Formats: sequence, C-alpha cells, structure tokens
Amino acid sequence: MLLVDDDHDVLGANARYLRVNDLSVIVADNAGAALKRLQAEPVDIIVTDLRMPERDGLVFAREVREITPLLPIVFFSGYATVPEIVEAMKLGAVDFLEKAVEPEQLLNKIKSVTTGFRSEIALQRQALDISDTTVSLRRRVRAYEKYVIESCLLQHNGRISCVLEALDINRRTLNEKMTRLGIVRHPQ
Amino acid sequence: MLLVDDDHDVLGANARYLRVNDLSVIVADNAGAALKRLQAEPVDIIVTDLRMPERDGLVFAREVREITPLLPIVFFSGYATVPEIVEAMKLGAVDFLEKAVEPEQLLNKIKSVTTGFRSEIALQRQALDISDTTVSLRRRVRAYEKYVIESCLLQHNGRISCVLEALDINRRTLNEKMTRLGIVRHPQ
DNA sequence: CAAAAATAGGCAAAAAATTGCCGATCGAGC
DNA sequence: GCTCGATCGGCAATTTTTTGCCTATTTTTG
Repeated sequence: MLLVDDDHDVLGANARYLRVNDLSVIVADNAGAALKRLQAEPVDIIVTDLRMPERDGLVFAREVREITPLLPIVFFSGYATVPEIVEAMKLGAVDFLEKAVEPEQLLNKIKSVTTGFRSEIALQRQALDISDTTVSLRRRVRAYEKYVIESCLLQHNGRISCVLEALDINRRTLNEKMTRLGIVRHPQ
Repeated sequence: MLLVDDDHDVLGANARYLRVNDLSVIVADNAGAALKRLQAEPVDIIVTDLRMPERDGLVFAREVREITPLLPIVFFSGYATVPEIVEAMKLGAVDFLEKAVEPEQLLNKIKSVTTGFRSEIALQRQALDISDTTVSLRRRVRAYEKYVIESCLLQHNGRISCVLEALDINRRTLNEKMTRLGIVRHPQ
C-alpha cells in the first residue's frame, strides 16, 4: 500500500503500526513523490491525505486515475468540505475517513478493501467488456455474492454469527453458500 | 422528477419554481409516499433531503435502488456527516448539495444531470457498493442482478435476444427475472 | 477441566428458480 | 391479408436452493 501524508509524524506513526501488522507500506509526503513511487512499484491501495500543500489529494487522485483507473483510493482529512468529499467519491474513492483515524481502524479498512477488491475489479472488468467477453449472469452474480460474503466476513473478523445478522441470512444457508462458493473462514 | 422534502414550505417553493421552468415535478414529503409515487409513475431523477423524520434519505435511497438501480439521485442536506455523504455517494448519488439550495442552482443541477451522461464506473460503483450498513444479502444480490440486466438491456438498446446471448441465459429465465425484479423493457 | 457458546454438516422436506413446450401477440414487410 | 421474426407468458417437469432438526466438533470461559 501507498500511504501519502504531508504530516511526517502522523505518516511515520501510521506506517509503523501498519508494518507491525504485516502490511508492506510505501510512504510519501507529497503527491509528486507518491506518483513516482506508484509508477515504480506495484501498489494495491492508496491511502492519502486530502489537504496537502503542493498538490491536494483530488488533483493527485486525478493523476493516479490516469495511470491506474481502478486502484482503490482511500482519502482522509479533518476539514473536508462537502464538494471535496463528493468530488473524491466521484473520482472513485473507496472511502473517506475523518482525520482522527485510529491506526487500527485504518488497518481494518485497508484489509477489507484489498481483499474485497479483486472481485470488484473482476466484476467491473466484466461489466465493461460485455461485448468482448461474454460473462454469464450466473457467474457475475455468484462472484458478487462471494464478494459480499467475503467482505462481510472480513469486516466482522470472521465471526459467523455477526455475518448472519448483518446479511440477514439463515445459518444453514450461509454455510451452504460458503461451501458452494469456496469461501474459507479465517477465524480471528 | 421526484422531489422529496419533509419541509412543506421549501418543498412547495422549489416545486413551484421548477414547474414554472417546465419541469414536471412530483412531490412527496416522506420516503414512504415517495416510493409509492416512484412505483406508480415514470421518474427520471430523484432529488431528496437526507434528513427526514420517518425514514432518512439513505434508507430511502437503498429502497429506491432495489426498484431502480440506475435512477439518478441528488441529495441535499444542511448538516450531513462525512459518513453520510460517503454512503450517499456509494449508493450512486449523482451529487450532494448543501442545504442552502437556490432554486436556480437546483434547476441547473437537474438539467445537467438529466441531459448529461453518467460515467459507467459511477454506475457500477453503486451496484458494487461496499457499504458497511446492514442490507440483507438477498436484497443486495437482487439489486445487483437487476442492475446487470438493466445495463445490459441499455447497452443493447432493449434488444432481448442480444441480452440473452450476452448474459448467456435462457430466454424464459430472463423473462421470469425481469418480471420478478420489475424490469421494464424500453424497446428502441 | 467442565460447561457454555459457536460452528459445521448430514438428511430430508419445502420453497424457489430454471427451462422446455406450446400457443399468443405485435409490428414489418410482401 | 398473410407470413416472418421477435417477444411474451401459462403450465409443468426438473433442478437448485433454502432451511429445520439433530448431532458432532471446536472454541471460549469461568
């Protein structure tokens, strides 16, 4: 993941926490540097401050979009205006966190996004290339279902009972679906 | 267009202004009524308050999405929180206006939306929505299925035979699904 | 460690979805 | 008017999915 923040203290602290939790973190303290790193190394998700001195997060995101249209971007900022948030979401942000981000919360967010994303990308590709690749409705729905269950599972740390409640689904049905879709539980 | 606002004065004033400017406006002062109207009459865009006593705008939007996954929705609200705005955008909002909505501004927005084009990605996002809220798996899958079929239909100008091939699905099944999901065909 | 809680899965009934067959409708074109 | 092609929908057989009941296993807790 690529973490961008102009506040060195926060940047360092967050990066440290994430690394302790087994994430490989690339850091950058401004948009220019971040873009360079993005082009040089594989990145699975970008987490960036909105307010930065040189180029702000939105400009940065627009540039990122030209390189990687589907890469998930998570913004955070303490004092964002409504139009800024709207714009960020339109640029395809996955989420917008308020500044008082607990490192723990950040970690959770990243995990849920990076695991869920593969299917999302796949789904988007499929949706885009209907003319090209014929993807049956069945498959698409199945992929989506799998993706929903997996992210829900992740979100609740693998706690089945929570997933049941969240998705409002019968326990037996969930079990069946998981087997059918090849979903494995990673208990906390 | 369908205008939803629990404040009768504002609702009336806006509706009047829009009507003077040749828009056909259906009004509703709560989510329940709005849903009824939506199902009864053709609507090309929904403009709704976020904060409403009975069901708030987000819940309303989720219900709308089950009926019409692609219908543009514009939210407005004076005191929205960041998560609310994010959620609204994930639900496929076209925009989020701050409450001090000038009628002219509203008119402009509506015109630009109804005539303008909506990015494919934005449309997909709403269906794929990684929301943290509790929505039953059933509903989410149904909404997604509906969305896939509708966009496929759109893409092929309502030509059923093409959709059948594209989605690799039995004709009879598609018919059933369309009925079940309340999808109407608009033959070119 | 024992009790309690959470989870998994076999089995079978019930419910829902899929799909083939057949006939009906509707508009375009001859 | 008649035919052709595209679409729709009733009916019923078949397949798939859901779900309750019961039991086994695993995990958590006190």
